[in-house]
Amino acid sequence: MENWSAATIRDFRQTLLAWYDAEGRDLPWRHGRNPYHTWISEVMLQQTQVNTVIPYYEKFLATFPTVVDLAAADEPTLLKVWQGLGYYSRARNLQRAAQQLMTDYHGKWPRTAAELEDLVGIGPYTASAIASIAFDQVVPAVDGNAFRVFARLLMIDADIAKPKTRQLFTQIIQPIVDPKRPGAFNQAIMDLGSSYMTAKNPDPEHSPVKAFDASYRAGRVLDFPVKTKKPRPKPMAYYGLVIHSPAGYLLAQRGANEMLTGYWSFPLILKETLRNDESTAPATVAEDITEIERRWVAEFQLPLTLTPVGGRIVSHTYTHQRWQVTLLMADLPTALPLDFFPGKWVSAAEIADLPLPKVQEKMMQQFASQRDSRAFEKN
DNA sequence: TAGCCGTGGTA
DNA sequence: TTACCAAGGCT
Repeated sequence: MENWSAATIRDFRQTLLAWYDAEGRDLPWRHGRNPYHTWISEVMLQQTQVNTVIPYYEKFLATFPTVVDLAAADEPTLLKVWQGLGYYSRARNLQRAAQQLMTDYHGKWPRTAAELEDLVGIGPYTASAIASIAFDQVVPAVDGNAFRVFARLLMIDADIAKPKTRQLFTQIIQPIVDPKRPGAFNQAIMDLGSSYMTAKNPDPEHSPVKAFDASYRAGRVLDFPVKTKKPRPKPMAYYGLVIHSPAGYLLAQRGANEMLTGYWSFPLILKETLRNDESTAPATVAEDITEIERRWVAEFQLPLTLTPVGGRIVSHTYTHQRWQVTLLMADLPTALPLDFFPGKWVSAAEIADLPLPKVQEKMMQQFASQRDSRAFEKN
């Protein structure tokens, strides 16, 4: 790999920041220097693209203008504001950290990356980003952009998928960060990583730091960064139960020990939990329906007559799981009391007021297209 | 350490 | 459709 001299480092800083001052993006969280604003934006931007974040950022700050408001937020409002942004533990952690700030720090922000890391949801990257942008601490913010940009500039061949590699990059970048403008430096690297030095279709030929790009000189831009790939999502077969009564549809809230915690969906049943013997022939849908009906009477005192909805199976892919949901429906003449079932009846018009994950929206769309295209309309 | 945790965009 | 990527953190 390359090793820059002090003169090259000075040159690089000057070139990078001149470009950033002229061409850097005008983003909502770059107005002013409010650590709360920086924090919210950085957490939203974790594994999420800028264009996706912008509307969520605006709505979040309008709903929770200060740390005090966030600390006191009610959970349904919080989850609803975050709906669709994904990685929902981020929202819960934001509130916990806001409460930490109020109780443990008396509402006063810690100003160093090391201290910021004590707040839940703030890891090494986010801590460094906040410390450099809001408090001028001279530390590199090592995110995917920094990995990619410096792996190419210096031809660093360490595997960025390995957690340990972060230390190496931090040590290499630390002396390059501009001590006068650390926040601008880190954000300039991110702008570089999302323009000329992208993962897929980079344009190193026209990059403002082309002269510093060793991988470009070597004609090996796409060889960096080195990153081992992750395993494919595991297929998971579910039944989704669309149970209707005069009181509305039956919705269940996701529990604390499962993904999508706190969000609402039609009851989901993992197909493989219906039979304890998988050595014999695979069950038919009719057999599974019989078993589900039997269990719902035994466990919830809810007599059902389920029928397949028809149409396509609802498919939804997460980072590590691929769900295939077969919809089954039941229409009950009366709204049975839910004394044993952890959920509630919700009228069609009010479902949209609940925090819903994407897979629930897909299930509603599929059901409506097969049964009643106006089923879940608001009015 | 490696697996878990969402969604939207792109080739 | 599939695969991979995008300003990571937690356990």
